[in-house]
Amino acid sequence: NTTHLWCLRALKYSVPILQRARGAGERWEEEHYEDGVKWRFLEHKGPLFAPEYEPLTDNVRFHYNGQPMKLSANAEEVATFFGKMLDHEYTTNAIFRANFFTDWREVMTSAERKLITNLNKCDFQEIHTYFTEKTEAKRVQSKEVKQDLKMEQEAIAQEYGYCTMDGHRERIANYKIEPPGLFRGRGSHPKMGKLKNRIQPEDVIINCSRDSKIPVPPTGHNWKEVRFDNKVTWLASWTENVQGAMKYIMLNPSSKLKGEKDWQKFEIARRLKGCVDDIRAKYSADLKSREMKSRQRAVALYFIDKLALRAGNEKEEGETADTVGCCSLRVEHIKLHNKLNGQACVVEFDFLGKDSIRYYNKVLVKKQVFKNLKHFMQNKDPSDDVFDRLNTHNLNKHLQELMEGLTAKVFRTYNASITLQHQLEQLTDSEGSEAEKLLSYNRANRAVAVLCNHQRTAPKSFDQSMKKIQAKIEAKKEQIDLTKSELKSAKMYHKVKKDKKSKLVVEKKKKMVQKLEEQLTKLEVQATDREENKQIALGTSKLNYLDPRITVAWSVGGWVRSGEIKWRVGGSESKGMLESSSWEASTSTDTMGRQRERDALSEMLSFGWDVTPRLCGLFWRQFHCRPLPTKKYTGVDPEGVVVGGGGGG
DNA sequence: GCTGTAGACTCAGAAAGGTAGTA
DNA sequence: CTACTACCTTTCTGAGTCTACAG
Repeated sequence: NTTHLWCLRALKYSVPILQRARGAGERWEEEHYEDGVKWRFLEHKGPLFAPEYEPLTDNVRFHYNGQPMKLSANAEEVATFFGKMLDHEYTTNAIFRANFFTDWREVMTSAERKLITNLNKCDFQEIHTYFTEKTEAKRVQSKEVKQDLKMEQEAIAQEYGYCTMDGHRERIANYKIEPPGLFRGRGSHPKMGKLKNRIQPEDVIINCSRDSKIPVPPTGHNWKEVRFDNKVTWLASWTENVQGAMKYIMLNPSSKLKGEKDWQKFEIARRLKGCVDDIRAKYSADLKSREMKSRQRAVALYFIDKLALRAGNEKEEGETADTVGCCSLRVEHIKLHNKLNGQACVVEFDFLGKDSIRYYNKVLVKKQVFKNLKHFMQNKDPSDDVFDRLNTHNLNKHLQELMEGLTAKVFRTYNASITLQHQLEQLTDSEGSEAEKLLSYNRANRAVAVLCNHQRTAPKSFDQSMKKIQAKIEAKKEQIDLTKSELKSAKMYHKVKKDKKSKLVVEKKKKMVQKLEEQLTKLEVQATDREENKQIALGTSKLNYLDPRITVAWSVGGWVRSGEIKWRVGGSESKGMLESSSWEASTSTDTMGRQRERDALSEMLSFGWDVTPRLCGLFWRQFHCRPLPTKKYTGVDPEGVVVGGGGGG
């Protein structure tokens, strides 16, 4: 049921502390900060550190070369990291094992190091069993105990999980410091298995306001530094030891800060929509530029625009998995086909992109693009860059000149969102059932996920669950046949009897058939949806690439159900009207469409909030197609505002 | 200008967690 | 009613993008 609003998770987490008295129609405009300033006031409790290591009891033994041995506390802790992962594929990977063993030996005592020289002789089985049993014990404990534990966690979250930023109580995304463990890189990462050290307060930089209550470090400890930098958004940071990367504690996406940025992102994408034709004309012309750099840039832009490739920064060789994006494509990643299956100028891509997800695609390209590629790849080794005169820096600099705020990734956002809109227009049948409309939405969403190459490994039980739903469909069909024949005999009986009672039976059977047939289509649609979604991940595009306004326009703008719609906020229902205003209809300057959207939001958000762009951003971001609220996510937030939750599927 | 690097922020899929439907 | 399990959401943290700044 896509036409109900229910999920205002954002409200649950971002609560204005300084409620302003505002009259009807008065806009809430918070002052704009000067360039680069992100906040005026920031107060928080500091991060929550990982619980200390609890040594194993003597009955859980590590064996070396068949002999049980008690490890020193440090060595034992690191051993448990490996032991816990025993049924994971990582522990069979040679690089993982080698890195782990090297780092493990470093924390051993010299005696241990002398003895333990071969990982193959190490037996972590008891450790593994111990933790498996522990998990199981946790799983089976009583409802009451689980509830208590949850309450405890909630209390901690209330203390550490929120901060105050400029008068708003904001939820923190990751208030917990990452616990020590073994580094799990994606793909074939040269550092996988290395030890991620335990972070101490002495490693952590705190960022807050000078006039706030400065977080107190755990007793006996000190912070690395306390700074008061309001040009950045993070609350705390540290440097991670495996890659030397910085880690940050930042706000939840529901926060004003993140929501506003998110909103801005879609506004930039919409601005691109306004000038994308010019930009396309420009790079198409540049395909024939006399300057090599411009030609390469033009081809790269063509790919970024047409295929939604990522920019492709250079990476330090040997430090990370070997993955590429557009600018870092190598000759070995591209095959040129003068003719393929009757088509001319086909480019075959095969490379590993972000997270080592494979990108494989055969694409029909412009003749000039093909010619250029041939030229770029001439006399080069497979490991040479295709675009040797190009990098993301000068590409983005060029884009910046074409449109303010334009970078390579904006094309991804733009093309994702415009694809959703076009697909929705094409696929939605206004006469279809809700299940069919939901399928249309998911198909449109899927087109975007395919464009952005968002993949997932098929769920373990996929085939099984597919069989199950097929069985259900068969059962339903049988049931329909049965009911139909019952209807037939009821009709015959009625012909003879011609009384009220027999007529009633006919009606009843008729209704039953109808109902069953509805259930059948719903199941069939569900099965189709699931099958098509086997290896495609919709979440990332839904969350990060699709302008929620398009979904709102689709779901309430008459495509799904025209006329009056009911908005559900918490327990109370209010009614609102909203006219269609897709990306096409609304522009960056405030149109009537936007105003109506705001009005509708205003209705929904009848908690004394003004509907600022930010709020729209917050709420829309959360607005996916999902059914009515169920009890499970309905809660009361700290300020006593009842918030409905979204659940189900 | 160009290059290299640190820093800060968005976006990514896997894994964990939790609930509702089902046996 | 309870245990199981399928399925969806949230959490986690790694992997990108992009900018600022130094030499």
